[in-house]
Amino acid sequence: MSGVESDVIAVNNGPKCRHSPSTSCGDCRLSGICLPIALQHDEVARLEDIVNRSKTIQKGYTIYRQDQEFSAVYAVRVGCVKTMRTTQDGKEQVTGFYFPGEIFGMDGISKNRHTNSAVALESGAFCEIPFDRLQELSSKLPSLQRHFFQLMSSEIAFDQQLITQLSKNSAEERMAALFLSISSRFAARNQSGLRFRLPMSRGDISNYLGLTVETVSRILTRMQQAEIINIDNKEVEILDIEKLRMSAAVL
Amino acid sequence: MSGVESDVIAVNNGPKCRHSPSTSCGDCRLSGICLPIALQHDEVARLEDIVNRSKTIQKGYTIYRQDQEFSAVYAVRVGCVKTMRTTQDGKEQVTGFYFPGEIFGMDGISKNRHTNSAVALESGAFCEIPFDRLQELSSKLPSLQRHFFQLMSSEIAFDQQLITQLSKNSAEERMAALFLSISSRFAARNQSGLRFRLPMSRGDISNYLGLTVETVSRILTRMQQAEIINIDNKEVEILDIEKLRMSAAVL
DNA sequence: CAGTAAACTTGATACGCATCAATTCCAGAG
DNA sequence: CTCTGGAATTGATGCGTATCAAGTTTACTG
Repeated sequence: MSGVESDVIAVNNGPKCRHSPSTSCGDCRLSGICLPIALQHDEVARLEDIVNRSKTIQKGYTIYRQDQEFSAVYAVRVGCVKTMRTTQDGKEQVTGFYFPGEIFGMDGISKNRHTNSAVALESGAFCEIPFDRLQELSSKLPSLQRHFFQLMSSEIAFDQQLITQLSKNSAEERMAALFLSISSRFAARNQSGLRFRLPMSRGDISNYLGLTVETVSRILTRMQQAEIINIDNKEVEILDIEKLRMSAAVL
Repeated sequence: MSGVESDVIAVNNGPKCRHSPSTSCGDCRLSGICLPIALQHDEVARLEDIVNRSKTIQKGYTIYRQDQEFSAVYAVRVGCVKTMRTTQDGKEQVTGFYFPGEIFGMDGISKNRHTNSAVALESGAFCEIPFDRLQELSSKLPSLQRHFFQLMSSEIAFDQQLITQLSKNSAEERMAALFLSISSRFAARNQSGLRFRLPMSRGDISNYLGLTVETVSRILTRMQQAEIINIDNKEVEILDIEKLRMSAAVL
């Protein structure tokens, strides 16, 4: 409960505190991650009009479900979200982890139906951005249109990096790369990139990395023995980020 | 040379036949795949204005290179294109195969720099769509904007399917799934989905599927012995598509 | 604060695919 | 048509990670 995660503020206990944690998009401390574009004041105001800010959610709850009709994309405000898909033969694949300021749910646009489910890994809050209204507004604000093209493109690039890892890297390399990714994302929000709490379980990590929980567990102990990290349950400290970079060996 | 691939028409021998294979977007027999949207006649005309149609290319040549500045997205007209990325430590990953009517190059939008290289697997032709002009036009034609959002979203969904396969499926399941994907894409162009020529090498296939050439080769012989397919070098005949579907076991 | 189920760790064993090595096949060049 | 180098196949062996099986710790729940 100490330090890092103290900004998990709201749980889903009805409308009474629904507006308290919500600032405007313009004031939001995450806007540098979520909206790193030059919009005029009145343009931000028009965006704010359509964004449903700070809906709260409890740990383990689902934001949308695979095959459900697509109507909006989402931004994490507080907490962490995982996306996952189930294949016809019942296998589950975790396809992504999303941290505050990051956008998720864009997979659903093509078929107008979500191809993933999204689940909160921690109690937290998120923004909902109705997609039809976002499209209208994008037509009028070229920089917003460009921003969403870029967002989707970086999702593609990110997925292709994961593909490369699953295809070419060892278990240890994948784990190291995930730590580096999480670390830099904490750092981007002005939090410590060297000491943080993992919001996801070993099962989620192993699933995401195409491994088993046992393998992940073994690798974590090995990394600890090699004095690359210190890990106590979900509390991670990166002791030697250079060694970690060596272990990752990726683009 | 018989049958299936007879529509490889043009090679890169200068400007003299540069316009012969190019029809307008409105008349293009691939428009059902490339542009499955309702545009008015005058809207199609405006799109045609910006599309650089039917540039020709020879087998093995590069359309764009990783890290090169991004300026356009592309559509395959004739032939087949692979995209691939090289990691910092020199590993290569084939990230996609693109068939006539399919769009590639959208990974470059986010950083304004390509994260992949694109190489022609066969001599063929492609269209170039300058992205800045596409953005302008998208602002004016909402259905075109929506179309590109959808295209990028389906690229995301497709990549996530590959992630799932690399992470959860056996070598044989991955190979079967690739055959089914290629088969359905041939069928979408009114070509035989049961008998076709693979445009890519075993090396490309194995790299894409996260396997070695030896493993791919062994699996192909096994599938042949099981009378699921007939394969003679690159010529493939699917004998039992139901068994193939059983082998694939995916979404 | 106890009771319990889930999450995590650790160890022993098994297996799928990689690796190494040797042919064979095929396409392109002359 | 023959020559030649790359592509593909086939076989023998080894390694990395999965699987199976306990045990331990953590975190809910009442």
